[in-house]
Amino acid sequence: MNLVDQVKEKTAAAIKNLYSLAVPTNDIIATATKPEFTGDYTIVLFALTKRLGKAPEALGQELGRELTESHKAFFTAFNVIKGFLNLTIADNVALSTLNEPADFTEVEGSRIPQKVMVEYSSPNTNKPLHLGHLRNNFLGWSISAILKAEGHDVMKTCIVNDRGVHISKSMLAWQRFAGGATPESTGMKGDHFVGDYYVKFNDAFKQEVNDLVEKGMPKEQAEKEAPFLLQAQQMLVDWEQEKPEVRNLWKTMNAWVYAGFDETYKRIGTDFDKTYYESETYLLGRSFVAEGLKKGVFFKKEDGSVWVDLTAEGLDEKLVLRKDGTSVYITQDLGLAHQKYEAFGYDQSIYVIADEQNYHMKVLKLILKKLSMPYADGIHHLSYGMVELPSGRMKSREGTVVDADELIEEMVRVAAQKTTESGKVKDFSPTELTELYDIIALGALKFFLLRVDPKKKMIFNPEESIDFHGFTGPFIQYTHARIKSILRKDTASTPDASESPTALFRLEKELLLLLDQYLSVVRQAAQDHNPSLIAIYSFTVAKLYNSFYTEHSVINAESTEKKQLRLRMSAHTAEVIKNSMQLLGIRVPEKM
RNA sequence: GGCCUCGUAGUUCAAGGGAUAGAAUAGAAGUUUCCUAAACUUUAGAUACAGGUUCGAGUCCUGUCGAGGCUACCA
Repeated sequence: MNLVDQVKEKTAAAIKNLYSLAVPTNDIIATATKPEFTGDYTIVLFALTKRLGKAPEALGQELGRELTESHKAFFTAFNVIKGFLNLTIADNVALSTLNEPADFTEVEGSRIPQKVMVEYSSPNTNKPLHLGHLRNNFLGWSISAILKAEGHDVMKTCIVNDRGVHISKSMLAWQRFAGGATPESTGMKGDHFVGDYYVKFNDAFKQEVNDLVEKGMPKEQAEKEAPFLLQAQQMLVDWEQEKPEVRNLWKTMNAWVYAGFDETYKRIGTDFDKTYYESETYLLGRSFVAEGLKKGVFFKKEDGSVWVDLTAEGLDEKLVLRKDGTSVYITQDLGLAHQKYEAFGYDQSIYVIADEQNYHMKVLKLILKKLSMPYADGIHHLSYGMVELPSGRMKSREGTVVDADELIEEMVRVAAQKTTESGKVKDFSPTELTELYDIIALGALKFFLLRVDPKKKMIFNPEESIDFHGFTGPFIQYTHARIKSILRKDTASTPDASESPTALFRLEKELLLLLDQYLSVVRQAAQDHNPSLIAIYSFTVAKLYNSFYTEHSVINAESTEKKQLRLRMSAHTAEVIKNSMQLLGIRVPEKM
């Protein structure tokens, strides 16, 4: 058990001894003491004063005395300032936390393991992945890693949007403009190749609309009746009727896209245990409509369309089946949720989807609840904010979308340039260099996108993201590499945690107490599905280490004991950095 | 119009109702005989506005102003 929890528990026990009142451990507010006050942990007393009918000052004194007397080996001192009781932890207690390296796979007291399904990425097969997908992928992958570290049984899934009129558009444009060209013949990456034809469709479509408008047709009508669009709609009908030539083209072009996606996923380190295809699931959910009608949750209008009334929940009426009997988005999702449950029997199903779909996800969960589905409560929407550029929101129509592959290439280029400038990699082989640049570039990108609270929208500044100073991935990677270098050079005196030094430095203890809180931070991150906590925390650890190192190396020379201490600190910090970066999907190099 | 987010240093982000609102970056001034200077130290700078709730509010409630999203028989 980590120190904060021990402090809380001891405080609860002390209150029981003194006042015969049982206070739940969770109701005790204990935080790290602010640096400007003496002590390590602080109990906030105001919350307790009402229950106990005592003044804060008196309560603090009594509680402090009781704690220091009954746990002499644990607490060495206390002081009360206003309504705050500051407690000092014994040095050797703090030191003992150093002897237990942070191992996230063995989190003591973690909750009961659950089966958790995480759905993320959700690409369309008519366009390559962009910056928004990157935030989605990193979040989905990272929370999966955190949940796994917590001991849960996690299944990573992806739903590919592989059908619909937008797919037909790129197919049609390929037929008209490609002249038989393929990714192989042009040497292009498949997803970019197909994406280009989607753009070509829109260009041609716009041209047609313009022509029609010039001939005197109103713009609105022209946008509905442009021949190219009508052809695309017809192609979707043909696809649904499974016409062989359409299906074959569809298969071929999707295969090109998948090859491209696979390359990108591999590059960014994202993977899935199971992939669902919308072409295989879009007919699901119709059985829900029948069941909903039977249960009286849905109702049918005169035209034959089926609806669910959510006005009592403060929402609108929502369509679940069109009058022509075909299903809509929400119906498909109902079916998919059910299919996932039948396949995996999840306790929780997490959907990593942008916050523009908050309403949709709310409706989905609500309908499943109304239908009394046992898995409805386990559905959780990890809603993340959109990634915007300094110039505003990315818009594909205006060509301001940041392409994922291009961005990664640019990051690699800058990483290479900065690393070369530093002149520290002269003994690296070309293969090692390529790998190093990849590690740095992706580390920078992942850290930049994960360090922000997921639910908030964020601004992606290309220049700032490739800055290797400050609150960035490369800073942490560099710290790790430096530590490793220090440890390599000092193999003679292997760090030995059992040899306690007689004196602890202020900064060392600070770092130790910080490390102690690590497991609870990870636990909280898992609970909140929030990797940003880990990013922030690992930066703090690296920063404190650097500061510690700079200060104490100066006074180090005369004492082998201090050297021993420093080495142990280094080894432990490196371990913590490595572990936390793993949870974010960021690799740390031994040298850089 | 209705519903939902969000407004914190010049900028990008923090702060489970708790102490004097933290970092990073940009600005100013410093630090290499011991450590990989991609580092470290010092310094200046912010809760949109107006009320309310209480021992205590950036955080909760109400209103105003501002930004974004949703409100498709598209997915």
